[in-house]
Amino acid sequence: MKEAIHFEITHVCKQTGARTGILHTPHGDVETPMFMPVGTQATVKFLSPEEIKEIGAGVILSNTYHCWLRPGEDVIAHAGGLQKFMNYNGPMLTDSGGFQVFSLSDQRKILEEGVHFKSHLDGSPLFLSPEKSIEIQNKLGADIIMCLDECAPYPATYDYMKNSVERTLRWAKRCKEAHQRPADQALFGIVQGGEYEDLRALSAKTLAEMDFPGYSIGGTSVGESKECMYRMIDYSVKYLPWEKPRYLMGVGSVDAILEGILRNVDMFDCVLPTRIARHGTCMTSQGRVNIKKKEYEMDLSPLDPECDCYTCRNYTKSYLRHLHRANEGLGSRLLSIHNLRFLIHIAEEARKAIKEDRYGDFKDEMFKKYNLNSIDSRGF
RNA sequence: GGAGAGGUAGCGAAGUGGCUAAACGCGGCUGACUGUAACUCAGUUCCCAUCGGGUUCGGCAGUUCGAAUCUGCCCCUCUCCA
Repeated sequence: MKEAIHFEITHVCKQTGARTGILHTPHGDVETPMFMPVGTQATVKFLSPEEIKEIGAGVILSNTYHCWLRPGEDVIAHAGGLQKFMNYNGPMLTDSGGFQVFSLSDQRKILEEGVHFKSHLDGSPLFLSPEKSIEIQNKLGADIIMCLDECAPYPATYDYMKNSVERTLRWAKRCKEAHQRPADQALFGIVQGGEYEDLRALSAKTLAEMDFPGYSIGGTSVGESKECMYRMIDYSVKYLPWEKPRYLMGVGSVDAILEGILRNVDMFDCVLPTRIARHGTCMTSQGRVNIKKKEYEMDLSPLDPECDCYTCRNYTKSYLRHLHRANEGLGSRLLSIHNLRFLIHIAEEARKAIKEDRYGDFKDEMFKKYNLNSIDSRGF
């Protein structure tokens, strides 16, 4: 049967075993490892599709739960799918609503059949089952879609996690069976299991046997230490088929991305760069810069002298500070462009280093440059 | 010159006898943010200090057990009329 996507591994770093690849999708080819901007409700907040393209983004995300509530999947289907609806002519991925099981945990109840939510918009009762999530995602039409999972909290007891993982595996099976458009949309399984190695192994092995076109690693970045996150990745990747793409969900700090790439993760997404941009924090070659600070009032230099983004080519810190303080949308937009470009550029540099068989050196240089280490969790 | 209003922390502005080192907003400083209920949230912002202490509400002098709050005088600002 024709698969929606095809993953081609193009190089394996002789120094570290890290890999580069090309993900062929119905909306174009993208190189991996890559960082994917998040556009929850069919928009990467404040950015136009042209701007998203210009920063070098390959895939962008959207979200099942949010698009379901507003504008509604039928509205998007009527427009011809997410890409046409939002005028983004590139690959897209939709999350299943599994993260909302975590983030909206105080207004939902998990049952075997699915998840009952109380709408965060108007309080109305909602029911999201694996089948419903897939049905919505079929209508949204992204190139890659996700199984409905429970992104479990951290810490969680072994018994809680075992119960959760087993249910998520049953849901994965139901998602696969419900999927109507496998030739157009690749359905990824999501490895869960928290910090427990045997549960991660159970999850990864079971999903691998089900033969998905790609695999996500979920349940990370939920409050655990970096060291714990890296173990979760190790426990998961170990049991996944080498030739399929791996996607570490919700991870977007520089150190974690670099560690993930070392562990053969191919795809990353995170709201961090866009959220902190809106809050005035910038990821730069000089470390984090808080544009609110008075010391930038008269600073006519670019945000990051090493950056090639639209913002850094055209605007001063003084102006960016003004925009942010004045609560002008252009400030959020320019800082979001920069932060996304920063992470996408890191991924580009990582790919280059892998192809030149020096990823280990590259990672060490980056950790040194940003004063990071593999154990501690502050991160960047 | 006459009539009126007012002077509170970096700024604006509450408070009008004890619960007030003084609400609130802005500004300042810290910090957080990871498959987005987040252009958000938390802390801090007179001085010194670990408890705690020391100076404040235009100035000076009073009343009172106690004053930013009441009284007198003085200084300054604004509005209107000459």
